[in-house]
Amino acid sequence: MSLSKEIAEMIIKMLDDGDSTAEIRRNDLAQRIGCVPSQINYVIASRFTPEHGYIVESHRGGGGYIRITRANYDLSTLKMHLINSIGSQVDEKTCRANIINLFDRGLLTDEQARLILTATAEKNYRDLPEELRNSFRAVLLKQMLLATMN
Amino acid sequence: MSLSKEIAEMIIKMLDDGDSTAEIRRNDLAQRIGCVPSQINYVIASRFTPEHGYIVESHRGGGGYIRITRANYDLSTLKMHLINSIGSQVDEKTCRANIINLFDRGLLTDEQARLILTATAEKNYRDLPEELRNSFRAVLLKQMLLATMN
DNA sequence: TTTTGACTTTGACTATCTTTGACCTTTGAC
DNA sequence: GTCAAAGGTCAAAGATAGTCAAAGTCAAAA
Repeated sequence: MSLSKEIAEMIIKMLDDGDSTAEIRRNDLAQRIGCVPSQINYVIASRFTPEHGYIVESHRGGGGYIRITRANYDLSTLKMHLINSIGSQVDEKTCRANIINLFDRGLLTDEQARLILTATAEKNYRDLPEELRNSFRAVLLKQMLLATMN
Repeated sequence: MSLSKEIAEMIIKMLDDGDSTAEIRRNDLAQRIGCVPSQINYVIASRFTPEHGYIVESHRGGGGYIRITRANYDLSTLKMHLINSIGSQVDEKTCRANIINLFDRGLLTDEQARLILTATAEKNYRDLPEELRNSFRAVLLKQMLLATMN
């Protein structure tokens, strides 16, 4: 089995054991497994992305760590599904429709919906080059929806 | 756990116990914890800043002390003030500090803070030209904070 | 069989946070 | 005024994690 898969499985096991959260020390883990530390980054970047339903936080310096959390989406498969279906580009109209849809189904609170609408509103994007707007909107929409998953 | 975190937790505990105020003697605390005295300064400088909602006073000489107080301002005034003080450019660090500040003071819910943090996170801005990031972040931050005022 | 492209592995270099210690400044006691 | 007792500053060293690009692997396509 490839190194990366091994590492990924280790992390998943930790997530299953610990309460949907795994906190690792990058150098330790690398040493235990016998790989360079940056390999851990690679695994996280390729398999524990927000698109895959994970939230990753980290801290450098003494006492540093990498914390991986599984977004809890048993109750909101639909939401997760929607997040996954967001392409790399979203125009404002589609974006609005999705947000309102989620809100109507009770998957977003009033508060959340309002903030996401604000963050993706075309009028706030005036200073951005046109060709970047829809892709940037897609990034934000995804990330913000993920941020509502815990 | 790192030294710094330990110290920070100690201080927070003192704040919770004592009436939102902790008065410490730098050398004593350092000795109790087993670190150099200046470590205390470091912790205060990095975690108990005004941005985090704390006021720090100190006094040298015999009977010296460091007093840390959790600030308690008028709430929505503070929020409005903060919104107004956002310039046309905000770097990620300052932005984060402000959001966390507002959250710590109960002016943003957990949910709101998380969404705004997400929408202004540098890592989501990778596709934007550098020179636009801070100004765009300022636009979003302001608009989103305003969206929480109703 | 050869080529191509996606995925992996590595390691040099970078960024950030923490810890430490030498030296500085302020203040109260005498 | 002098001096000991605080606390303050700063820069170097230490401890982590992040980034990126080059090289390797392997299987599918041509």
